Amino acid sequence: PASRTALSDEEVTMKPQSGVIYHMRYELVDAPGTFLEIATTRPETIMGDTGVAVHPEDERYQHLIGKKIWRPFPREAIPIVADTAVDREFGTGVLKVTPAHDVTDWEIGERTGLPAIDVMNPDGTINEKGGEFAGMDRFEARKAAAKKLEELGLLVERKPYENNVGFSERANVPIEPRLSEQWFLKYPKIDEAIRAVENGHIKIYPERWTKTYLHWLKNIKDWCLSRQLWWGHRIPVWYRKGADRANPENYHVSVAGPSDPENWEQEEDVLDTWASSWLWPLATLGWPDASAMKARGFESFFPSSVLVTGFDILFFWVARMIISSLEFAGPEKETLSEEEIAQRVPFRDVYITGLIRDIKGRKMSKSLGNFPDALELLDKYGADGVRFGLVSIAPQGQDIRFDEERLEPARNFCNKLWNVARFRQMQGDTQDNSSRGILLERIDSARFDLDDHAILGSLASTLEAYEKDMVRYEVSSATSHIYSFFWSDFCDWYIEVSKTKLKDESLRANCLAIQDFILRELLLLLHPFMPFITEELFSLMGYATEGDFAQNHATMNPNGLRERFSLDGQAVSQVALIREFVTKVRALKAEYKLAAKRDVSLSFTADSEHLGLIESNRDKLLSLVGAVELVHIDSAPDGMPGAISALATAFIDLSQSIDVEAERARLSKEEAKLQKAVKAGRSKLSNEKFLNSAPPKIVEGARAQLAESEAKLDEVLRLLKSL
RNA sequence: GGGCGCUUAGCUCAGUUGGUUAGAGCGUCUGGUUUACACCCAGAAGGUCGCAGGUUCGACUCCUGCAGCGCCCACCA
Repeated sequence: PASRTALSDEEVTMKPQSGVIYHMRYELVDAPGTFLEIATTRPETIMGDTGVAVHPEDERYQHLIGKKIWRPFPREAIPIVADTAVDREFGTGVLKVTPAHDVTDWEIGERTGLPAIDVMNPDGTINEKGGEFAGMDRFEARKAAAKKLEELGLLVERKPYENNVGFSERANVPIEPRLSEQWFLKYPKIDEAIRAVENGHIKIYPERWTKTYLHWLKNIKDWCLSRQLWWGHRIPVWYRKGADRANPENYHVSVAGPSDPENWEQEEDVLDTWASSWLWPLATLGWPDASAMKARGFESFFPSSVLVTGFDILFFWVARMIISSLEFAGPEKETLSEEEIAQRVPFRDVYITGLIRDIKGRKMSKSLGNFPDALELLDKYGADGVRFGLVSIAPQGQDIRFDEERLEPARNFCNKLWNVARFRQMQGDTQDNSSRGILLERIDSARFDLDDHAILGSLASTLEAYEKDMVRYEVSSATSHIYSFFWSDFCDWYIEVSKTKLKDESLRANCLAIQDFILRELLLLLHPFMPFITEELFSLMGYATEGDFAQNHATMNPNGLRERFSLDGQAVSQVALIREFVTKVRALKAEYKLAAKRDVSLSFTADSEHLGLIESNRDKLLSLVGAVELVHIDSAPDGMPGAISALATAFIDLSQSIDVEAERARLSKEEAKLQKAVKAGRSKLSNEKFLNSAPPKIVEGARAQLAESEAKLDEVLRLLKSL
């Protein structure tokens, strides 16, 4: 009653309401003094009751079917009918039937021939049919009617009761079912809309929404299009002046209108707003005007590749756009072939995003005020920080609880990006960065060391992972690949090892060229997520020539990259060995409170295979670990604390005496871990079935794993013994 | 009533066809004026992957049941 308009099923939200259920009794006409008990939540509609219904197979009441019963006010004999819609378990199993004010009751009335008496005005007050209650609001009348029942001695009891009441989504008031004349649309192309998704002409991401979509379509009812609002597209229906509107011969339906408009009057009601929106894919491309369609590129842009939206409008909008396009994006046809469906769908993919909720998991809403101030967020985290942050915390299709603190890593990322560019600029030696081709020319792969191979190799893998994620709309996964490549591989490792290489004139230019190249690819990868900073840096770093922008460029093909420099496929794992070695040595230093000392002396044992790897990276290792010497020795010294890694065992020459107990504790902990790994590995590898059934790659991996664990365990045991 | 999702480290969450030692950020603890960055660096601690079964050589991952939380659909008045 608040909006005084009709609406569609989709606009109804069911809400649990605590109210009262009234048990009352109606007297049988044939048997005065005998009553039938009836439960209702809506006594104010008693005046509109035109019958009482029971289940046809309900033994309690079967003998009463066809008899009459007294409606208390206005007092009138009404029939007892049978209908399977009645739930025998509910209440007393007897239902009062008010066809004018309840959908189920209307249907029962239709089936059993009960008339409808509308007892309400459009504003929800009781009308003159409601007798003594006329003029009262429906809720006021409810109490008054209950009181009246009580006075008549017909009220058995009042019970507190919670039931689901349909609310208008827009006006947020209980909907009043009412008889009225409205225009409905019998949806066309429902079968085609089902096939479009079932047969993959349209793919929905995440896939589970497919089920929801299909369920809706398979249970679809006619669409109530009329709205009694002043805002909207007027319904394109004309009635012959002065003629009977109920007679279809007196209608004219068309967009253009009748040729003799003076004899017609147009419908006053307007269309449901979604009946305009459902034409969006077509109307935006000039439809239905052929020349406008041509001008707007209908041929090229229809269907579009992806529609990104929220699940809350999957029915309202998405499904209906599909239906309208199947109907209108081509010549009029009763049914469509698979090929025609493929041509007429409005988009190929539908990406359903999650909802951003507040920290307590509630939907953000104006009434709750539980949403952040966007301008404040931009101020605190930057436009790029907010964008990159939101994208990175939103896994595919999953709702997210928004906590503004979750944007911090993204803001820090932006800062880091800015700083690494600054580091590069502080190196000077600015050379020609103006195109990828020129950059590639500056890089001489003959001078590559292990780290150069590794960083370019992991750039190639990152490019691959990014591509793979993006085509599947795994956008946040794509950002996390960039994040870890940039932060962990590039900044924490490559830039750090660069600091040693940059001192070497024979390596310096090449190293800088590689940095320039990687930074350029990174900016391109990041550009969709952080357009401002990347565009700025693209220009500052000299990647853009006058009038050119990052957005005009694509990243390099990963295989092209590998081939161009004949990248060493082993480099990434070898650098991983070196990184483990460095971490273990640093940890050992920290253990002995030497973390800040940069002049320790190290010795190490290693097998011949790994010896070369250490020797050729000696300078970098010294710098990364904070040592002045790194001497290879043949056998482990006694009583010296050692850092065990797959690459080597390193020993710190301590001038101080070591804490034997602490060292024993540390090594024992390590030992326990390794014992467990060794035990697991051995039992797995001695299992025939595992060896026979597992893929060779897995078995191979398990062997290597075990070998490494065993080697480390030997080291640990030896060190323990030597203490 | 039907359907869907979630339950993994103190917190917020990743974990892509079952496979090597389950990850990240934040938080915590220790240390830090090294050629950018303290919005930083180095190191560490922290998990019976909700519970109970099952399938399998192997389960966070697959199946069944249960529990808790959330959502969607539905004509119990």
